[in-house]
Amino acid sequence: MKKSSATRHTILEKAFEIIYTKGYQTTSIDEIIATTKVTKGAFYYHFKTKDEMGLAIINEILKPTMQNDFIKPLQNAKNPTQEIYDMTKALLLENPLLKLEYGCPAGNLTQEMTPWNAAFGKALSELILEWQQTIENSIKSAKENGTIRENVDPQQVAYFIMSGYWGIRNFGKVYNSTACYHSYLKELKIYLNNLA
Amino acid sequence: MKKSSATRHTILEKAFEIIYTKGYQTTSIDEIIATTKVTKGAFYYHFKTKDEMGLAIINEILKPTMQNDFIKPLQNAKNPTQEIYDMTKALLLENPLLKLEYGCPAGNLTQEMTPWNAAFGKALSELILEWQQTIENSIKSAKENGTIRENVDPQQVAYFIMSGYWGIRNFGKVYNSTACYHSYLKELKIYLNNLA
DNA sequence: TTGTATTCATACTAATTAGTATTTTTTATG
DNA sequence: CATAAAAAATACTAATTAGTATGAATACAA
Repeated sequence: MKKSSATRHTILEKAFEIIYTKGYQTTSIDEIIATTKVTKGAFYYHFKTKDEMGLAIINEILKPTMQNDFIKPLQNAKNPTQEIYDMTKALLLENPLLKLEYGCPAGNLTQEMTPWNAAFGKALSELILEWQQTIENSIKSAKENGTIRENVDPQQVAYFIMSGYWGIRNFGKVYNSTACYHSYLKELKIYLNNLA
Repeated sequence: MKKSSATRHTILEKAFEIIYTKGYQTTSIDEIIATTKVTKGAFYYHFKTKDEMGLAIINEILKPTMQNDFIKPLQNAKNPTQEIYDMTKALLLENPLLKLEYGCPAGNLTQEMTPWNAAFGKALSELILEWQQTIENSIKSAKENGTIRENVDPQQVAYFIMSGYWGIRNFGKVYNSTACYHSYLKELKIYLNNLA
C-alpha cells in the first residue's frame, strides 16, 4: 500500500510534465511508460484508461498546484490589488513549474479537451471556478475595507484578470519572449490601481 | 487551372473547419478527404505534407479572415476606444464563423502548435503581430486626436486587449456560456473609458 | 511456511496514422 | 483530333496508437 501509490504518483507527475509540453492527445501511453520506466501492465493496473489518468492529473496534480500558487496568495489578502499583481507577476516570471514556451497547463488542457470531452470540461471548470471565486472574494473584501471603489463589479474584474492571464500566456508562447509579460504587467498595475 | 484551385480551396476550407473544432493534430487526412469527398491522391497532389496544408490554412484562410474581422474595423478609426469595443463585441457575440465552444482559431493553433513547430509559430506570430500593430496604431491616432490620454502606452494597451480577448475565449469554452462574454465586455468598456 | 490478493511484466491485437507508388482520368493546346 | 501535362483515383506500406490477455513476481496475513 506504499510502493504502489508511489508508482501511481510518479506516473501522474511524469505524464503531467509531458502533457504540459506536448498536449494531452499527442502524448502516448508508450511515451509515458518509457519515461517513467513503468511497464504497460503497471500503467493499466493503476488507470483503466488514458482519460482516467488525465482526470487524475487534473484532480491530483493540477488542483493542489492551483491551490498553492493561485488561491493561497489571495486568501486573507490585506491589499488585494497588490496581491493580485504580485501573484500574477510570480506566476509569469518566477514560478519554476510554468515555462514561457508551454503556457498555462490548465489553459492548455481547457483549450484542447473542453469541446469534445465533457468529463475534462467538468473537472477543469471546477478548478477554474475556484480561482475565480477566490479573486471575486478578494475584490469584495477590498470593497469592504475601502481599498477598492464601491461601484466595482467583482465578477467582471475576476473575468478580466483571469482572461488577461490566460491570454498573455498564449502571447508568451507565440512570441517566445518575456518582454510581453513585462509589458502586460505594467498595464495590469494601471488597471488595478484604477479600481481604487 | 480553375477547377484545380477550387478543389484546393475546398480542402483548405473544410480542413480549417474540422481543425477549428477538433485541433490540428487530431484531425486526420483521412477525415479531411472523407468530408471533402476528395481522394487521397488529390490531397497529396495539392499538398506535399499535412503541415504544408496547415500553413496554407493559416496564410490563405486565417489571414484574410483576420484582415477582414480584426484589422479592417480599426483602420481609419475615428474613435478607437469605441471601435475596439465594437469589434470585440462583434467577434464574441455576432461573428458567424466563431463559435462559443471552439474558441479562437488563431489562439487554438498558437497554443497547440507553437511549442514544437517553428514554421507554424512563425506564420502565427506574423498574423498576430499584424493585429497587434493595428491596435497600437489606433491607440496612437487616438492620442493624437486627443480622445486618449497622453501617458497611455499603446503597446501595453494592445497586449492587454488582445490577451483579454484570447483569455475570455477560453472561458467561453470551459463555461460554455456567453454570460462570461457579457461580463467581460462590461469591464472592457470601463477599462477603455479609463484610457480617455 | 503457505496461500491469497495485490502489483507489475510481456507479448500481443485491431485500428488508425501520414505518406507513397502506380495507374487512370481530365484538361488544355497544337 | 492528338497528345502531353495536369489532376485525381486506387491500393498499398510501415509506424504508431490505446487497450488486452495472460502470466509472473511481490507482499502480507494466517
